[in-house]
Amino acid sequence: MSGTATDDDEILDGVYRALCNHGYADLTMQDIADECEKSTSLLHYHYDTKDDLLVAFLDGIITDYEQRLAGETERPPEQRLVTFLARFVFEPSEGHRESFHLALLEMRSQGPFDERIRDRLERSDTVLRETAAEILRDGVETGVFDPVDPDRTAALLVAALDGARTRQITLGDGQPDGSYTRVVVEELLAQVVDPLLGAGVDRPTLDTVLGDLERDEERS
Amino acid sequence: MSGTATDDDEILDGVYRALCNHGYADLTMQDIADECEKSTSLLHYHYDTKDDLLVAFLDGIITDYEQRLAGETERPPEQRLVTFLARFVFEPSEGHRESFHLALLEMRSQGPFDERIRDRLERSDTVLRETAAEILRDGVETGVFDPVDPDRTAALLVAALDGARTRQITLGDGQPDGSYTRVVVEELLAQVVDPLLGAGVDRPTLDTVLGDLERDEERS
Amino acid sequence: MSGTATDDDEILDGVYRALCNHGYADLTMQDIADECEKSTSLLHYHYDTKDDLLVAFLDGIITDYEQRLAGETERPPEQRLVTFLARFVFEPSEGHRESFHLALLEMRSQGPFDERIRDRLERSDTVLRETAAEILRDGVETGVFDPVDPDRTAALLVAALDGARTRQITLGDGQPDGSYTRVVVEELLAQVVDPLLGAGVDRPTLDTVLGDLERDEERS
Amino acid sequence: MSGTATDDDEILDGVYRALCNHGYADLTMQDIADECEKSTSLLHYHYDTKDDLLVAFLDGIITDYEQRLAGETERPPEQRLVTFLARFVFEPSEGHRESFHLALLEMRSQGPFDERIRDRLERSDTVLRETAAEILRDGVETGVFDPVDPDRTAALLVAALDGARTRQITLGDGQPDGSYTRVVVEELLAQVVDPLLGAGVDRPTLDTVLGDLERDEERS
DNA sequence: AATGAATGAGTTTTCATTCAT
DNA sequence: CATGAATGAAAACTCATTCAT
Repeated sequence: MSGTATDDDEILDGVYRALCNHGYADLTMQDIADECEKSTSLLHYHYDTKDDLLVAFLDGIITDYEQRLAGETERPPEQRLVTFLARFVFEPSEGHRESFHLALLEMRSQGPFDERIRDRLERSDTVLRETAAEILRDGVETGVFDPVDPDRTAALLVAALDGARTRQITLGDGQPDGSYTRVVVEELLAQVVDPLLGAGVDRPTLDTVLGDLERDEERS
Repeated sequence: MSGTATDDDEILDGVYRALCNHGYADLTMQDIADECEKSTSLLHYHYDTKDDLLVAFLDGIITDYEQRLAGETERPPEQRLVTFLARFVFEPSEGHRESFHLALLEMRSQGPFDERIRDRLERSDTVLRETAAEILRDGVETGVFDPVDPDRTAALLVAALDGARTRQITLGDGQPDGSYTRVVVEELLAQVVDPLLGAGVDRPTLDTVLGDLERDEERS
Repeated sequence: MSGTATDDDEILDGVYRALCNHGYADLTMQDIADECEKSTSLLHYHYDTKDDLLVAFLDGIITDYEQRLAGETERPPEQRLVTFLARFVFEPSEGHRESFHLALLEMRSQGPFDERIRDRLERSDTVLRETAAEILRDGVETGVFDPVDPDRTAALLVAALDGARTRQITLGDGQPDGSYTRVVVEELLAQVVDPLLGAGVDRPTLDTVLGDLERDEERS
Repeated sequence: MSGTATDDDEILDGVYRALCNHGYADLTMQDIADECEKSTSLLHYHYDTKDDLLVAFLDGIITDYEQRLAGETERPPEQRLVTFLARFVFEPSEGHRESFHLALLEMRSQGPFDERIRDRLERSDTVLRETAAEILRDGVETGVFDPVDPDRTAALLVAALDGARTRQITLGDGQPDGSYTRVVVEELLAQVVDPLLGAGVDRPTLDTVLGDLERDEERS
């Protein structure tokens, strides 16, 4: 089912760009073929059906995402938590990243009608939510955070982050001071995270962490 | 372009049901026609294009929504705020309402590609966010709430509500203790709203308000 | 099948205008209804089918035409012949008359596929050709014209007139000196009619006759 | 947009036959597909829209026609003129050719409503008229023809030929002695061309030329 | 490995016509 | 008389998919 790694990658890149430019509902195999400058026949040679291709695309981006979340277990909880939140901040000007989230959102709305898509989305969600809960649990256990229900607080955080992203994507930037995602993350830090910090615990500022993330990205 | 109110309503009801059963991406005029037991020709007789019909549908539900939000300005802010939050709570079992929100979500993801849809969504969003900000501003002015930036807190609340709804819709009910929306609203009340309340101010419980809302709905 | 004379007339006028504005191939009942500001239902009330309506329209204009051709039998053949030719001259600027001939042409091209239309067109053609032949026969018998075969010469005249009209309608006015119809009629007079005139016979000039026709039209 | 010459040709042949059998006004993509035994999808694969296909068809036949008109410049003017006229003669029995001219006539009546069709028709007309004028000009210069205005006489000839063809097509064969086109061409030769011939110039007879044309056609 | 040709099933849309009022 | 509502049949066009090469 999969040919040269390069070929597949070019095709999945095509899916990405096509999704950004046309949206899920209007996405055709031809759109994808155009974006990667191949023929639709070739797409079918690599992936039996359109659905297969879309699922493979989802798998790809989700795996990417999981890999980025992992491997940070050594740092202190309060730092990991801020990083977790900071990852969701993006500027409306970053048309690139915005489109990507939009593509994901569209696939999400398709989940209920496509079992295989739904499976991937659920896995992705589980990872996300458990990562947050895990950080909180860690913090509570080590006394960095006041005792809270990690699952419920994780639910709140993830919901707010997700909602902020969705709104910023679908509604554009109507915010006066900064992007929607930034405002929400700042408020989450001030109104939810800070009251949680144990006595004498200091968390890194959002800007510090954002700077770190940016530097990491540039290196890869 | 619009005939009897009743006629149009039957058609828009058909759109509603068709959206719930098929989703936006796969919605055909035939699906809608089937749901309202009319011919596709008739749909085109009343609405020139599919897009026209969908836009009319959006207009309808948004107007409905706005009317429901209005007319509550007399009650005290803390009560209005809880009601505002409570409106977003629903159980996964309510397949009906869930499907509807899903359909809306799909239309939202279509926004960036359809100007007319985008316009409606933006108007709807503005109303929602300003309603929340308005309640908060009221409360701050009357001393019911501690001084906060109403716009930023409204952004947080709306994002969390929206995200909770989206996740509950797209991911099904994986929650151990109650629906995702309920968990998030409860946490918002506990972690965001309660710290906001001025000394001596009591807010109604979520269950009380949910009961009230249910009673209201049954009456109409 | 026919209501008030006035109603029918308004409808047939609508057919005329619709035909001019949309062409036969794209003509819809709605186009006609729009032009006469009535409903399509009313059209069907007066004429059972679209075809019926079109046939009635053809009948109307053909009858008009025949009436104009008749009643000139008393004048001398050479005068009648020039008048016959002159009737075909029109300026490209007369958008009105041009459209009308176009409408007729379109119905003509539909003849082979519609028996009832074909019948009308054939009757109209017979009248036209026999009128020309009759004039020529008259002239030959009275010695005004040299002996020619009236039928064959009539065929030539009618073909040239018809062709000129068609070309002027469908191709617009690319002619350097005057309209296409005028050029052809002038050449017919010079190259076909004049060599036919018996010794000492004078025919009226084209301009004289055109002036007469114009005056006649204004009176009605 | 164009594949193998053969493929496209089969489709354009289908257009030809479909036009003959159904006429322009009632022509559907399905009709064309049936005639060339392909699917409508394939037609759309090769030509984006019905209009594109029709325009390509027009382009094809006009180019054919132009090529046939060219390459005869070496022969003497009186012979070329008779050939020019003879090309318009056809028998009503040739249902085939008749239908084709009918189809063309229908497209002509569509010209005023379709810019791209109009463009092609105008080009075709220009070629035709200038070919006739060119022959006449040649003959006048070399003394084969008496001095006449080549443009005006060309207009007369073309109009008569066109009209004859149109009438024969749309009205069927009501002629007693031979086809309408033959009668008109014969009369044009006798009444217009012969008086034009310089002293001592002989022109070929119509039958001779018709025989030649027929032989040419069989060879290809 | 890659493509152009080909298609069937389906989609939106059009339109003459009918019918209840 | 006159109309708006309603529809069935058919139109152009789309698109995922297949297949020969």
